Amino acid sequence: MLPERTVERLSEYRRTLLQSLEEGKTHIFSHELAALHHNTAVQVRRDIMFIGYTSMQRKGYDVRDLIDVIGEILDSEKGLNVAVVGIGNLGRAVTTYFVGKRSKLNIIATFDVDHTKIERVISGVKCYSLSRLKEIVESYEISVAIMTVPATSASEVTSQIVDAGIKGIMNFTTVPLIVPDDCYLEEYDMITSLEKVAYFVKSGQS
Amino acid sequence: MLPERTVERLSEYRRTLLQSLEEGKTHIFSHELAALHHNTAVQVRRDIMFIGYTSMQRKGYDVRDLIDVIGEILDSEKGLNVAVVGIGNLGRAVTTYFVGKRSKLNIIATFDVDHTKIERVISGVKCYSLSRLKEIVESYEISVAIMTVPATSASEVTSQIVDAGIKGIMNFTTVPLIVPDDCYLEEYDMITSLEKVAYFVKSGQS
DNA sequence: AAATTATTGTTAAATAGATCACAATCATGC
DNA sequence: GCATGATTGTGATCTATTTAACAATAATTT
Ligand SMILES: NC(=O)c1ccc[n+]([C@@H]2O[C@H](COP(=O)([O-])OP(=O)(O)OC[C@H]3O[C@@H](n4cnc5c(N)ncnc54)[C@H](O)[C@@H]3O)[C@@H](O)[C@H]2O)c1
Ligand SMILES: NC(=O)c1ccc[n+]([C@@H]2O[C@H](COP(=O)([O-])OP(=O)(O)OC[C@H]3O[C@@H](n4cnc5c(N)ncnc54)[C@H](O)[C@@H]3O)[C@@H](O)[C@H]2O)c1
Repeated sequence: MLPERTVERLSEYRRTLLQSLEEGKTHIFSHELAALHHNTAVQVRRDIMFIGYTSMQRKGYDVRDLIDVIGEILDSEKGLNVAVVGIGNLGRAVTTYFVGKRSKLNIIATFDVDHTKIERVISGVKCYSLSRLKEIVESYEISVAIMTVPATSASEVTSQIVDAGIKGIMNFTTVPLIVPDDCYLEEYDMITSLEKVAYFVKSGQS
Repeated sequence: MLPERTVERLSEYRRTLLQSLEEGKTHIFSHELAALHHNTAVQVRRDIMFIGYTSMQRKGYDVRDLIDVIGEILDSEKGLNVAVVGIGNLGRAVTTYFVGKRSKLNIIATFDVDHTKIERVISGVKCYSLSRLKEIVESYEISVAIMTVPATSASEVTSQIVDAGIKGIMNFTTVPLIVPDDCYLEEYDMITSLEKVAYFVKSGQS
């Protein structure tokens, strides 16, 4: 079980490493990764220590190997199936964005209540009626949901999602959701993040 | 100077408090706020202690007062001026979303390089040519930028933003940005957050 | 091939953040 | 108006996370 912050940073490192690989870099030093991520070389080495990877001494980390090792930690073998619930403006933008990436996170269904959307393919993914949630979640073994329904229906839809067996939720709505302990919830609120930026700008701290 | 996590939570509390106010609630207990935010009553009290607010004992916190006190901490007097750089799909969605909220964060300009957008009003906000960045940032006293340009131009645009005098950046692109120490940077990456959810779902931890 | 240098991996120390424990407070019921 | 019980505010403690320090290592220079 890795520290939450380490998990976040590993994901960020991988993103950078993939880019480095494209640029033809085969090795990278801890201080290089650190500089690209606003943290320190020690922090990078510590994070990498957690996942038990050891580098070529004095040549830095092998980029390709490190990507693989991070993958073994973060990704599930078969990948992880994800559903988008509420395929409006934000839902579509997010879906398009994810479908464009080749990753182990597969958005394989979207759900809505709007009859003009149901049974259509939107942003490359099929949209189902919310009433079929449980059925589809079970048959496709979906374990994570992205919540992009209007605030007014967020709480109600959440209960249905939890009932359907979803084990992780990324919540884009402004409503704090209530979920049982065995469901991991990530509140993903732009306003909170922007207000944090505002606060630290105001206080003159980096 | 408040702990980073406390700043985040205060923003979240305020969101909830505003909703409670609408529902006609005048007072709220620490354990009620905690239940809505997946944390503990002690944590809530500690956070509120940081900002020096004291409640009506035994009646809970006065919702309206607490909103105001959080506002004094998080908001600047005159509010804070924000620019959106790159007004494509995501930029428009985000701008529409923020403009809808009444808050002290004012999106007062957007920037793009696409001539079909420049000098138009998009999502309720005027779009300027990127070449006028410095001029507009200075005259409107903009201090925070939301980065929603394509990954390919992110680094280059960032230097321009920093030169223009921006002191805080919220980065939606997949490229880790490099900024000087006196500029606060928030990497706001959906993939990182979703991978974190995936990891904790996989490890079976809430 | 010995000395120098840059870099890692890891133990130990420091800092930041969360929780415990409990005295102080005060609305409410008696 | 006194006892009761719920709730707060906070010092002390505990846990998580970051940073410092440095020996070990191996490429590079001499
Ligand atoms: N637009 C943004 O940039 C942005 C940013 C942050 C958060 N948000 C939040 O994300 C949510 C969605 O925003 P949006 O701009 O996409 O709104 P939207 O109205 O465009 O989309 C909402 C979608 O949800 C569907 N829907 C409604 N009730 C439903 C239900 N019970 N079950 C399933 N689907 C249902 C609607 O048919 C619609 O397709 C909102 O809560 C909003 O506050 C939006
Ligand atoms: N769509 C999403 O849900 C999503 C999610 C996460 C991150 N992102 C990231 O956000 C960024 C934007 O995504 P999008 O879907 O809105 O793309 P988009 O192509 O729709 O929008 C990009 C906009 O930036 C403008 N632009 C290009 N070069 C510019 C420059 N040098 N200066 C100013 N403006 C410039 C373009 O004219 C366009 O209007 C991308 O980096 C993407 O990876 C998108």
